[in-house]
Amino acid sequence: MTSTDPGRPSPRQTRQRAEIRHAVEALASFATAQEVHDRLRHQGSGVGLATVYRTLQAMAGGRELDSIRNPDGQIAYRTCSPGHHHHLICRTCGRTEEVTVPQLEQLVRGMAADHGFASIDHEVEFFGLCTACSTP
Amino acid sequence: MTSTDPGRPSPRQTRQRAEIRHAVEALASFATAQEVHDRLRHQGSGVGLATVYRTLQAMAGGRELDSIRNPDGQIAYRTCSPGHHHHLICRTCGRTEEVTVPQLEQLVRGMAADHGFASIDHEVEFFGLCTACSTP
DNA sequence: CTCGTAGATGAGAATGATTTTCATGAAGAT
DNA sequence: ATCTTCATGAAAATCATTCTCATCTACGAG
Repeated sequence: MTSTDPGRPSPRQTRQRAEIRHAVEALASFATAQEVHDRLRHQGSGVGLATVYRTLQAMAGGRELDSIRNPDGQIAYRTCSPGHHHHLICRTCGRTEEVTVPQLEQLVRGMAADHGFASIDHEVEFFGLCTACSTP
Repeated sequence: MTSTDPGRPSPRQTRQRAEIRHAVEALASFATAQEVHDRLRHQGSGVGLATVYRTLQAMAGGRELDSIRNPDGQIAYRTCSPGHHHHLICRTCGRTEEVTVPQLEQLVRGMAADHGFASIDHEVEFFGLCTACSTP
């Protein structure tokens, strides 16, 4: 053990990690580990599925990615800007937009306090229809 | 085909359906199909797991129950009052409270409109710590 | 530059929740 | 009482995700 900082697991730089990072950054919307894996395979990469799962999970843990659960219960990832925000996701085309709703945060805190709840964790994602998909 | 109303699948009244309904109604908080099944088994019921899954799903579809996805990704059910509302769930003891936040609805509609989104579906659940669990 | 080692990878097995299959049982109408 | 149809249960099938473990490799020490 040469590291002096016990809090950092030291992420090692590998080819597959770079490939995965690239693939996710190229995505316009949230994608599951399976989808990222498929994309990489089609591009000729031989990255293993387990590695994709591990890497995405690690990146989400390190806050490099945001992870949400889609309506089917699967975990989907996406690069996103830092700071607290939520997402508007089109349930038809998958288009995603980041939204910041300061009032929402206040509202949630107040409501929680009224009911004696603390440390509220709200991973709020909104699924709906974007303009393009709602106007036939 | 004797039915004149094609929109109703006609739910048949059975012993196991009644048992399941009872079990869910007795719950203080959200419970997964597995948990409901365990509870029934301990009570001496011989209801099958598949039946519990099917029945809970059907009841949720018929709006007799609310279903959410817990942080582990499993589907949990609970009886609840009619009308639109959200839940405050203690991540330690599982205690659940229904909350109505009219301002939230307005906020969401407004935010969605600003971004050109419609038909926003927000199944917002808040996980936090209730009073009992946050004060040691 | 060469080693050594801890961490990373990949193939496939394992897990675990949920769904499906299919033969049998029982509601509810006639 | 009978018949048709939906419901049930046990077990198999799915499917996403995680784990195992043998092998590989990034990268710091020498």
